[in-house]
Amino acid sequence: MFLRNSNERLSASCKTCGLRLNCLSAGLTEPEMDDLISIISTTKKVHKGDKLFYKSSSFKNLYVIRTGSFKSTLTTADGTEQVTEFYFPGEMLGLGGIASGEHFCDLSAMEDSEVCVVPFNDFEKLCHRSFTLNKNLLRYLSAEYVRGNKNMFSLGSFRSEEKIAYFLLDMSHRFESRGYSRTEFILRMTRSDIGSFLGMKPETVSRVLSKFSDANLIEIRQKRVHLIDLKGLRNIFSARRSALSSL
Amino acid sequence: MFLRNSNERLSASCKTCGLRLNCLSAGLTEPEMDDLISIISTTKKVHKGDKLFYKSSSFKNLYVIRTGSFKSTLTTADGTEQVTEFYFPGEMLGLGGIASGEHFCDLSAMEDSEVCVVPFNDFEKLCHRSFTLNKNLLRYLSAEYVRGNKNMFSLGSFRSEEKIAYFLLDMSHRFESRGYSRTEFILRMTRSDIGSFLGMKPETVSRVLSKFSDANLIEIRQKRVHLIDLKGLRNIFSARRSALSSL
DNA sequence: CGCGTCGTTGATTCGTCTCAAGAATCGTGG
DNA sequence: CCACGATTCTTGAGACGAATCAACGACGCG
Repeated sequence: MFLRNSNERLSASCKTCGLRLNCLSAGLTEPEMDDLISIISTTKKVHKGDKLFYKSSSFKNLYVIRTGSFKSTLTTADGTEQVTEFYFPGEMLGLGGIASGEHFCDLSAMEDSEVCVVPFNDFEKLCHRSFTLNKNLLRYLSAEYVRGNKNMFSLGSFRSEEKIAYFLLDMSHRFESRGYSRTEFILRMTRSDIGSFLGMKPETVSRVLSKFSDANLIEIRQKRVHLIDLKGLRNIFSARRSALSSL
Repeated sequence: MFLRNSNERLSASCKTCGLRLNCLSAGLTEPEMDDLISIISTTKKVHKGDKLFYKSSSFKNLYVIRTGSFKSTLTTADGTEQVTEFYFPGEMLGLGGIASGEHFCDLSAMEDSEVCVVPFNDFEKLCHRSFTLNKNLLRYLSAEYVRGNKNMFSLGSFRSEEKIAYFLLDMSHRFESRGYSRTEFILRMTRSDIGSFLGMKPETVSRVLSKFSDANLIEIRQKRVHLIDLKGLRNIFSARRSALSSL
């Protein structure tokens, strides 16, 4: 429940970090890049299950994941949580806080993780000086907004088999775009988390995964997934789904 | 299916327009405000049922609704559409296009409507000059992102009565914040649209509304709604829901 | 005024949740 | 390193909620 603040210098590691911070740094001049690196001076380690920030806590920093993975959740009074998104290395956390100055969700680590801390005040000033950086931030936020809308489609229009197929293919896509295998990966989140994210119960998640396994679409041992038949998974979205081609 | 482009000058109307463009103009100096007005030189009328823009069409402008109302939809190959959001006067349209340079959804008018056209290139340059304007845009986009996440909660965690109660209270809130009655308003969208947005079938929407009417929570005649018992509607979210206090 | 879309209501089916028990795995401390 | 308890995962049987199919009524537009 407590965060360790390691003041390790990032040295020049940002330049070689290879993370999708690329999204933000794309097209920056050398001096702009140096400015950006100069404000990202600390990292934070977050242990599995601990939270990077809480709903209603004040928004001061954005974060970029260096290692590990996170989930964002909205929690009700009785402790029921709804997962609204999963996050992986290179992705930014905390963007929802810009709106009101406080975080609107909890952000928990699904494994021992480390993030780069980006003080938002400094970052915003930098954006004002760098047209490119500003553009990159806007684009990133807009892309997150679009991603949310596509999730809404899944939640509102898919039945459970479609949801799971969609989810697996989305994960596959995200791992691939990050340089990992698109057919073999580890689902860090629990069945409950997957279910919560997709709007179904963990038992149903389990049943659908078993069914896919029986149908030789996937192999699954606990959190370790092997997608055997990508085409078959895509077919789960019957022809009519094909418009959501982005997966 | 065709858009009329009226080159009416907006004159000084922006200043007195009273719309939630306030969100964007809040805190601007006089000269900044004048600059903003100067780039918003045209309006567009969109007839009921027509589209302001299409998925995959190129993103060139943002729009602000002057009058009327819109829905954004993602459409599948077979013509099934999922409504992802409803929009009312003062709200901005097209923000999802910033990410990729093309629109990711269709935007249809639910009644005869009129929007202000904001050329994004000009707007972006203006943002670069005005720290305040830039901040306002970022905040607005972030707020839209948060709104989307809350909708995901509704889609994923609520049962149909809760969804409808949530929806009615959200509409109430939005009308009120715009200076209209929070207890009596007209739902411009069809039952199908409501259902699509909430992830349920139109028949179910109708049934739930009838049930609420029988329970004296609301009065409803077609699209005309009268919320009689706001507290009762809130109670539909059983105690455990109370964390989503924002409604 | 008539036609088409939209809305309501009913009967039935189907999918997912619920409740429950057992198995597998993880984490922890001895 | 093993043993233990606590989670997590899987699987089953039954209940419940929402979808489906169908018919009719009410508006709204031309």
